[in-house]
Amino acid sequence: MAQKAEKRRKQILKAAFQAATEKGYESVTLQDIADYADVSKGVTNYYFKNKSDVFTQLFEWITSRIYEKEAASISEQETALKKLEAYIDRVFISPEENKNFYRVYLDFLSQVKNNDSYKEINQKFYENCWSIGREIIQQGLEEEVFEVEDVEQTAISIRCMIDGSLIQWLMRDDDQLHDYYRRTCYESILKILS
Amino acid sequence: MAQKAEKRRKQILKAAFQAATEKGYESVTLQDIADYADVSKGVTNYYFKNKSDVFTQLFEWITSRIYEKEAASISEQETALKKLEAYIDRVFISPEENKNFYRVYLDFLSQVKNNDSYKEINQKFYENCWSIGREIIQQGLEEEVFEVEDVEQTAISIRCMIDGSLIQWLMRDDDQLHDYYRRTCYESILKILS
DNA sequence: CATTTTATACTGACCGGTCAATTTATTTTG
DNA sequence: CAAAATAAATTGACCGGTCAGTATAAAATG
Repeated sequence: MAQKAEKRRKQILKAAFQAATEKGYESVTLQDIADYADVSKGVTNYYFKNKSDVFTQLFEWITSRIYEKEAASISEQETALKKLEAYIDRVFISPEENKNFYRVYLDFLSQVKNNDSYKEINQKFYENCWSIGREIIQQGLEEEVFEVEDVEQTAISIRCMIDGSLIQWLMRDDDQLHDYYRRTCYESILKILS
Repeated sequence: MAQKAEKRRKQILKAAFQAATEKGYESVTLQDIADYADVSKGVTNYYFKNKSDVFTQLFEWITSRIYEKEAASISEQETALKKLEAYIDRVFISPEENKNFYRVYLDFLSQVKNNDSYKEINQKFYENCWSIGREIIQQGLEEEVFEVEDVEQTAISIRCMIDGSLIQWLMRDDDQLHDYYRRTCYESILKILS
């Protein structure tokens, strides 16, 4: 029963994500979400307090899922350099996935100023990203392959570079450039780490 | 006469900018713009085709103004290093200005996917930014203070770092961190250039 | 049959855009 | 130059439409 409710919740969140991907955060209506989830409008209001509640939970779900996948992909590697490579490969997963995720993520970012819950969720996401950066840097220092003065600052820089690269790629809207930006991002981070 | 019309147009654009700063792109109404401009609701539609037209022109105005100021600030300097410093100082001009501009800019970025005019305007802005980067890099190569393999790629990286840093700073919403992110961004770019 | 879940109908608020009416500025005319 | 005529600019009420949220009805469940 509770499982079925959880399934419905996920179904609605996925529908909201799909709707946001195609229509953009602000113009998604409750009807859109219901349509994508193949249910009626009443269902969304039954499982969620309101529209804002849907998107808050969606934002939380997306960011934690992203972090988990990133963390998983670096834990499979042994050396710092391999971990960094796996991290960037995971971040630049594919044009389609990056487009879907980053479009919605950008929508959320542009809403952070109006919504303290979003701000908090994003802060948590940042902290998770920085912790990945720190882990890679520290291991690289132990292996003596990186030369970094301030670990914290460098971890922050790495995420700036990643987000900046993905956003610029997204804005240029050219799938062919995906690989170019992945390499550019990777090489820049390598320089920052040396 | 045409001058007076131009003045009104600017007045409405400024009002739209102010409204977008405080309420966010999507939730700005024609009434908001009229209120901030201290005119009645009909005026906006008298000087602009529609709401979307207002924002297209606003986006164009903002991005070209930003580029001009950045270009002006580096042209005042002689050496590559001084130019880079002036560039970053200009980009991180002040917490207040950065907040106002980047909030609205982020709103626009999140709309690029739905609006080809926005995409084009932003593309032009990027090209301007890259040209600033190229100029600094090339001079640094001549002065032999930088060591760069691919000028184009490095110019792109520089802007990724700048935008990534400013967005991350903006999301953390802490004026005290403004100087920290300015330094972090500057130092990372220096590493990328060496 | 009682409770939970889903579907449908409805309401009130809001918004973009229109437009007739009014005010203000400019030009024409005697 | 002053009065009349014309044009430009401004106003705000209004309309068609949309949407979030609610209320209520219907169906499924156990």
